[in-house]
Amino acid sequence: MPINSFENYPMSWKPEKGNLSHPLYVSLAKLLKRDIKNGTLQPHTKLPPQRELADYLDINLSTVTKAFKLCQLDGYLYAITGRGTFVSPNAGVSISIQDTNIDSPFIEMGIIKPLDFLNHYTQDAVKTVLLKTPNESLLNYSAPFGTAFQKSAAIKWCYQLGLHPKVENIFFTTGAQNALAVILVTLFHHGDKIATDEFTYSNFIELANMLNIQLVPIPIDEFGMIPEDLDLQCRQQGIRGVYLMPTYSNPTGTLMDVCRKSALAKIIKNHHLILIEDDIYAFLSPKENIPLTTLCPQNGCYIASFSKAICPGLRVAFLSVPHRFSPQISKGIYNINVKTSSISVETAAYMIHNGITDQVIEKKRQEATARNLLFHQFFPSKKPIPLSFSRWLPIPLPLTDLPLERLAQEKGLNLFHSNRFLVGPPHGKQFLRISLTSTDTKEELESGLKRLDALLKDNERRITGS
Amino acid sequence: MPINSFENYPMSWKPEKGNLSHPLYVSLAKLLKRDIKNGTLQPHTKLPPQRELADYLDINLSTVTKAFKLCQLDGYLYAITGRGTFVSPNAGVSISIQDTNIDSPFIEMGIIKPLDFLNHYTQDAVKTVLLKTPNESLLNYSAPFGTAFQKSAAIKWCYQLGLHPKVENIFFTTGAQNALAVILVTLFHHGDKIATDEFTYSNFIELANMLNIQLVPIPIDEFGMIPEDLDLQCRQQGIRGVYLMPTYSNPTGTLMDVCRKSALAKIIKNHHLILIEDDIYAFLSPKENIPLTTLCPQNGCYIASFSKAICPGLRVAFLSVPHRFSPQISKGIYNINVKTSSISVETAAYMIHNGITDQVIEKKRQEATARNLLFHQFFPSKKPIPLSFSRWLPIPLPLTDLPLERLAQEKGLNLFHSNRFLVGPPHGKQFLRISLTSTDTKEELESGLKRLDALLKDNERRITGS
DNA sequence: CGATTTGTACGTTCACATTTT
DNA sequence: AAAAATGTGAACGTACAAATC
Repeated sequence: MPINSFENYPMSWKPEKGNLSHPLYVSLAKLLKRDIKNGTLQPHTKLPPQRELADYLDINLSTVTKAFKLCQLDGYLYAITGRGTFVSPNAGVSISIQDTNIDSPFIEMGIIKPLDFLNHYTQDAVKTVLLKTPNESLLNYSAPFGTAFQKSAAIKWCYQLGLHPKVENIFFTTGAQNALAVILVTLFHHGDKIATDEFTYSNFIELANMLNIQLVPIPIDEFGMIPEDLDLQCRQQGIRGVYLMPTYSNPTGTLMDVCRKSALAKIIKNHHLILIEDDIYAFLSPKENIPLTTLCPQNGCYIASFSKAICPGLRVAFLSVPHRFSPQISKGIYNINVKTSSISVETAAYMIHNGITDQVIEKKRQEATARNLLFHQFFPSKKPIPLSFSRWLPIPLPLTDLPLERLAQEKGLNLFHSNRFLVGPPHGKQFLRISLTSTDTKEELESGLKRLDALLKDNERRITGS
Repeated sequence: MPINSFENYPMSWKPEKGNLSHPLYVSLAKLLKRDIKNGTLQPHTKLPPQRELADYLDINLSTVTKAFKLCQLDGYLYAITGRGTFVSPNAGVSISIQDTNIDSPFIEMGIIKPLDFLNHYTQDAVKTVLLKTPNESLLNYSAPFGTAFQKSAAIKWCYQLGLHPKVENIFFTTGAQNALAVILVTLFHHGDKIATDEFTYSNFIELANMLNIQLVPIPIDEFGMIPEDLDLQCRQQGIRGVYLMPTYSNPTGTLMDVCRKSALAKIIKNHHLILIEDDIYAFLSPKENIPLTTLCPQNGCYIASFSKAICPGLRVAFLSVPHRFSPQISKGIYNINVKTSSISVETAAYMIHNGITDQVIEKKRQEATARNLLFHQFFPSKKPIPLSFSRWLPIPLPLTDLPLERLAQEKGLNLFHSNRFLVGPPHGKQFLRISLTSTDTKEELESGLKRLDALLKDNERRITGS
């Protein structure tokens, strides 16, 4: 029996003891998840201390710890020793960002589409490949890990991005997201911890939650993840890996410089972390790209993809891993995909070897430049104008997350609030992620930016005026 | 300190106490895995009882239990209460079966290739689809879960196999293996138990090991999994799912009758199991196919694939799940694949709607019939001649697993011993899995069967003669 | 700076079920 | 049919470390 009565204490969560069943820790976790899912417990709510809850429910502390752990691995909670346990932002909500509406009535500045008007280059290439390739060799189980021709193309692609992989360490996957899934399933286990930027790619958050891998948010500055904070968390928690997008990080659009990369590489090496370098925007790198992986080649898993650079529909990405991981990765790819469609891989290889990719990339860089200049006209900043496919726009506080997204939709705009990308504790500042490359034309983008500007100015007036 | 000295007791495994480090259970598990991987502990070796090992190492019983559990979830051990803990067959060995050699010097009767000489139908279809489809609609992020045209094709395909799914419950994956990965990742967790035939698809074993899902072997008879044994294991262990291939099960070639299906469906419903029905050979079903899923529609996840029926290189499978799983599955597919290549899905849809698939299937059935008749000439049996792509040939005991595979290779034959497919305790009988559909011609198959017959007769003479 | 609050996770105890003897 | 052997897993006790006060 509990010694004290807790009825007078304000506890943010008071589960009915009668609702518990055996096993206790599973049952408690279920109650907690239910109350988070149905909104009884809002994001960032502080839960009662584990000891208090244990006392209240008349069960052991460890039982509560176990229940909390279950919820944490599903992405419902985050906890900080000494401070407490809190409900995760986005807990129980689907935050993965996918293109479902075929005919959206909105100007699309939410989902990042990669300038799809250039996809006809790829369509032509597929046709060519099908006509020139002798017979059925594209359609059987052969060469599940790629032919010599295909692998040399992948290597050429990587070379252009500054990476020099060996043939035996390079793999094909059905896109970058698929590569992430392969890496997490193959090289990580249930309960492992991976460090990420405090704002990170929401599909990665969902994937990690699904696989019960715990994300540890690390503060960022204008160059991305702060090395000292990563080091600190590595010392404190048993972190096994780190997920980074050094080139135009999604969602913040941050571009890492070499100095930052070196500092991070050092810590990655020191703590023997597995680096997951998602470099899908490397082709937009303003100068020579220096992959973080080249600075810690024993640790880095490097992902390069066709989806943003050339065309998303082909579903081809390249994955280069440290040699010691190659056998596991190849097994992992086989277990998850068997193989990537040879039609797709062969087309990608053909386009690389024939310089078609260079043409497409050049056009995409030009278009990205123009669209960023357009953005600059509406939202000027002192920083150099980037080539990023999306921008990260600071917004005044009173407008908050989903209400703001809804307000924008009323004005015919689709865009995403920074809370969708948040991993840990609430952030002092708010942002909007604005995709610049999803509309078919610059004119449509301009119209969208105009509306956005009006919306924000309108709001500012309301704040300061009243 | 241990009370007794164990130096005189014969213990099958004596880890050095000095090699242990903290945490103990992790360290112990590592030692055990190492000794299994390096062959010190052979498959089916009985380990010392947990209590004995705990006593010997002077640690707590539960610490040993935890260490053993870790190894078990990685597929290194299997345990039977009251009897003991044993090293798994195939522990630490790669048993996944993949086509790596482009130019194999052997007559292929190991890997099951699905009569690739018919792939040109698909190649033509891809060309047609690319030429007739207006522009870039096949190459962007749109319709990640398929268009109406594609979904109606999938539904038509399922109808022909006896399943009547609703539009909102049907999904596309990049092949059946990918569908299995999606199901396991999405609907199961670390530590869950899934019942399988005692001989089962080796790629499924590896996938489960990779995801730390425990397989529970259930005895089989000539109609497949024995319902009473499934029921028993469900009562004893907390089994969450069951994996079945009712039509020409891989590797045993077993064909389930309706009676067996009903009996299994009843148990699946009783114990609220998630059924994973892998029906990739449904198109070979001798009569009307009655999917097990139709007998327990609230439990069954049904996988139909293009790979065996039409063409493996397209990488398209169809997955139909109970309505309550649809949201999770759609999220899971997005997290793992984003989408299946529209070129592939659209081609599959085109082939289905235009009746091309019917032609291909008819030809495959004819060829399968002919090849099974050929097999019958060499290895006659009293049972009706099946349409199976592979056969399960009992062999006398003295020849064992890998040595026999190697012996066959010396005679120019590639084939697989039943031990590759074994989940739990050793089986009284041995078999060879003989693929009938991997050679390009019947003549080559005949030559292979001739050599196989000679090899086995030769061996029999050696046994009885000496 | 020291005491307190709070989360973490390892190792332990124990009740239980099944199989074997 | 009873006793012993054996695996299972929930709940518990405890030491520890970080954050806060």
